[in-house]
Amino acid sequence: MDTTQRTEQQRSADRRRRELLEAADRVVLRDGPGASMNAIAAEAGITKPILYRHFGDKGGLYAALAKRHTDALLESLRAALDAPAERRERVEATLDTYLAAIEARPQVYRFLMHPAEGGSQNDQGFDTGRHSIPVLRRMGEELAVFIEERLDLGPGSHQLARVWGHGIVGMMHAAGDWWLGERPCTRAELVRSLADLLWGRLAAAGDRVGGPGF
Amino acid sequence: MDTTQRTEQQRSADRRRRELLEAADRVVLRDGPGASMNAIAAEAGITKPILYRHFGDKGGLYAALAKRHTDALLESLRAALDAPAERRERVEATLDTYLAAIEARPQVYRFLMHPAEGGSQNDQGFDTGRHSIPVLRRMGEELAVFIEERLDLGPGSHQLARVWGHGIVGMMHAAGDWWLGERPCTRAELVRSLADLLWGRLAAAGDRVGGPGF
DNA sequence: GCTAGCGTGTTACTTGCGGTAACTTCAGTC
DNA sequence: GACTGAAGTTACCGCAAGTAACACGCTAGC
Repeated sequence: MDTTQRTEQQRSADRRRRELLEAADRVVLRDGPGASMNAIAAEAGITKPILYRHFGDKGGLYAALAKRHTDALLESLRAALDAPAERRERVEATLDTYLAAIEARPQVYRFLMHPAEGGSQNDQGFDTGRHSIPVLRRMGEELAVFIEERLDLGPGSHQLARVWGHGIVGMMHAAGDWWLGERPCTRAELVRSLADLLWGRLAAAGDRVGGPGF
Repeated sequence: MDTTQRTEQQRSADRRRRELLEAADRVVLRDGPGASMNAIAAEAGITKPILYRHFGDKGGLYAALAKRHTDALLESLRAALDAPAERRERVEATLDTYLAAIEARPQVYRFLMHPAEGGSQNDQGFDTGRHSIPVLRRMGEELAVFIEERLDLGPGSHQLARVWGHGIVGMMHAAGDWWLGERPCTRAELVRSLADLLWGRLAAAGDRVGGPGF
């Protein structure tokens, strides 16, 4: 049989693919999300058509690259979410993990979240062409599953968990994006503020004196 | 003096600009966010350089177009937020207003939120090139101001209001985006679920029996 | 040993975009 | 009637994604 042969080839192709992805990673980290296929190919020491043979099109390369980082990020988030501690502590730890990740590697973050920004003169996007920011969808979906598994939400818990999963992820994302751009406070303060929001402080706050209320 | 003259010209230029924007609007509504400058020019019955004279570059056209829709949306949101009712009711009305808007005109929504999706064969983005999704930033900032004005949040209220503003907008956006794609429930259900989240039901929920808690 | 395949790589090209330079045309002014 | 300046045109540049067609190297069968 040619199984060993095919396995051999498969292994070789996989290795090559990993090398290419690492090269692409370096370029994206250096040039931002506007990195061109030519630049990536050059970094990998080859030329464009090979990239296309491996990844189909730019979206394929984007997806493969995004999956690596997303998997890693989700792994840390799961760990934070699963730690043995009070719920509030774990929520804060999860928020902090996410924010620490985007703080530590903003270039990666920008690539994942704002694929079509373009640092060069032209703004050719690095979009997958299909879903909108798959990272967020995946995170939302995972969080939804987690919530539904762990929390007793009464009837309609499935829908509720999904809404909350996507909503919380969106909250985290938007606040993080804004924070990363303006750095108006420390990470710990941001985490605390967001957790306060999730803990219902919005509903509990009093009206401002003299104002028409809210 | 030439004031009247200049005013005359200014008026004419403004009218033309509005016409061009309306043409651009039609094209974006028809072709999605991937609309090309050529297509827009053709729809307006002219050629590219004129667009460039009026809007500088594609980002300028994007910004002008986005501003129109954003202004309109913000106006409705302000109205919902300012209505005379209980806080919870107003929050729900605001969420519902936003969701109704994106539901009614998904093409506009996609243009504003996912400018780089590309309906044609090529995925040239329609990005402004600078900030990420300015609509969300504006909404977050406005909501922050509103919260700070109306709510008594104690010390650090300024930071807190800003974090909450961006966080809530992000929550609304992400949940809305997901909902618009999958339509897993009615709008009213979604509104209720999100309001529940903001009202601290996450913190109040009990652990699921038999699970490790959350 | 020689040739048939197949995977890896190349050069050179097409298409389509954003953006611009240089020319033309036409309204109103002295 | 010549002059100015805005509106509009054609024709082009640069650059990116993506592709076709060709060239090398390796293993397999005769």
